[in-house]
Amino acid sequence: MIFKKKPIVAFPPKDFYRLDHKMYVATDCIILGYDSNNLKLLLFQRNLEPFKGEWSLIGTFVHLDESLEEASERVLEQTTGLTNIFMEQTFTYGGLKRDPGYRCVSIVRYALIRLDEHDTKLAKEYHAKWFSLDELPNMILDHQQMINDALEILREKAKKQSIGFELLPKKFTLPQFRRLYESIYQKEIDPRNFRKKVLSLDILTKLEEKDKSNSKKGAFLYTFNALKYGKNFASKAGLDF
Amino acid sequence: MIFKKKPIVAFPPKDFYRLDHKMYVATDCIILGYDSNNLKLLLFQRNLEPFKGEWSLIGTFVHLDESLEEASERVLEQTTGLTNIFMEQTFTYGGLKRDPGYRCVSIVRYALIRLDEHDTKLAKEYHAKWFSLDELPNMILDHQQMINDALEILREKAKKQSIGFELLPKKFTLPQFRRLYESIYQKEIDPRNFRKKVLSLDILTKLEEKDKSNSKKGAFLYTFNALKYGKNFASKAGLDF
DNA sequence: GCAAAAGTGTTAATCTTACACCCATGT
DNA sequence: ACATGGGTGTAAGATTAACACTTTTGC
Repeated sequence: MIFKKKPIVAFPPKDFYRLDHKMYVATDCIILGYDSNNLKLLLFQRNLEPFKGEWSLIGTFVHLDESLEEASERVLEQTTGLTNIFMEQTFTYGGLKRDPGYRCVSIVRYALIRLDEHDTKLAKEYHAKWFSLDELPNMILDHQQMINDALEILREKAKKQSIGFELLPKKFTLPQFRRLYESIYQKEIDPRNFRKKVLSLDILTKLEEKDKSNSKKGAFLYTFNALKYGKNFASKAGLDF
Repeated sequence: MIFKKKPIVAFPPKDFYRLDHKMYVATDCIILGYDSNNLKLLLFQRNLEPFKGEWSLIGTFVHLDESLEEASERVLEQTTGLTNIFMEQTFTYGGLKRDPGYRCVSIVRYALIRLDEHDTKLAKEYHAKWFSLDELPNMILDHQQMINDALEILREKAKKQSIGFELLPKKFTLPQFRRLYESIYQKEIDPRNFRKKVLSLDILTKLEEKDKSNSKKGAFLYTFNALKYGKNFASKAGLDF
């Protein structure tokens, strides 16, 4: 066993390329979407042992001929039909007993998708269901932990990066945008302060149209200005509330 | 190949536990210490092929009977003699071609150590050398990228968490503390503003002693107050400059 | 006595927070 | 006409940024 009892001066040690160190490498995918003023998560009900019938993130083994990114993008496309989606790595989970019976390391990435664009037929085929974050079912293994960690990273990201671009539909209202942030931070945000801060970032284009699905008066629709977006973020204060 | 051509409705797919997906899992260790007003990194010169003579982070394969954390702590102890050190995972690198000839995924963790406490004999045995961040040599594979990513995460952490506790000697001066932050952020920090902010966190104990190694007048030594430290961080503003 | 680093306070600017009323519309 | 959510402005408080001089001491 290398390095185990006393220092081995050789670097790398002689048994560096031992075959019996190989293990399973998986990737699990945290698919987040925003709908009805709630941040939602796509979970899958397993229809095979082990853990048949229980809820789980969807994952896959990483193939020898694909990168980690390709593996998780493959999962995302197979379950939502979407490609070219923002995804970001969170952590890698490799506890000795995280999976019973065999040793498996899992790299987690989360994806932010526009719910109105994904293929709902695929979700059905996979026995998948969207859950609000506050009513998640029990999940197998360490999947709840993976989700908690990812949400923490997402909250940090949301402070600096807007997030709305990835999660909101192309056209959206400011109240909608605000409720997205409320559901990410799990707290109320003053509407006036939110407006002020978002508009001061100068990343939105106001449209003529109104969306009246949420009120009689209707709220003006906006789009992200792709040019200003990105440019105007590094410098400014961000969206911390 | 699973999920490759068209969706497979079964979840998990039938070939979920195929053996030929196994691969090498390694961990690479970014060992950071602070000395002479510089943040430094411990690198190793390989004395075996491949890449003999080139500089590299130190890593190891993760054994089947140890967790990811245990593996990187094993490396850290073997090369510095230190245990119970702060370490944090950054990212996992799993590109198809990151290592020539065989497929290997590597989980990176960084460690913050007190340079005055580590075992320098071990470092010599391992052909290791401390480098200032601004004079790093060329490194093998994607190790430079790993370091860049880790430093970015470290900077974020430093804004909220002080970092000094892990990197400074038990007794230290405020100018020393400030220069640590200057070397992390790679910019000058106003001494008056730094003092004000650090002292307002109320995590330090001022000692009677002075350290005169850096000036004739001498600077008062401080220690971290372990009780207040930790408690006083969540609430307050942190150390962003 | 002088060079070199340590120590100390104030002010202006910016950002954050809290807060209350009118508007437009569908029913 | 009224209920509902959309839209707007201001003032107090907190935080950050900029800035210059005195102190101590080894040489």
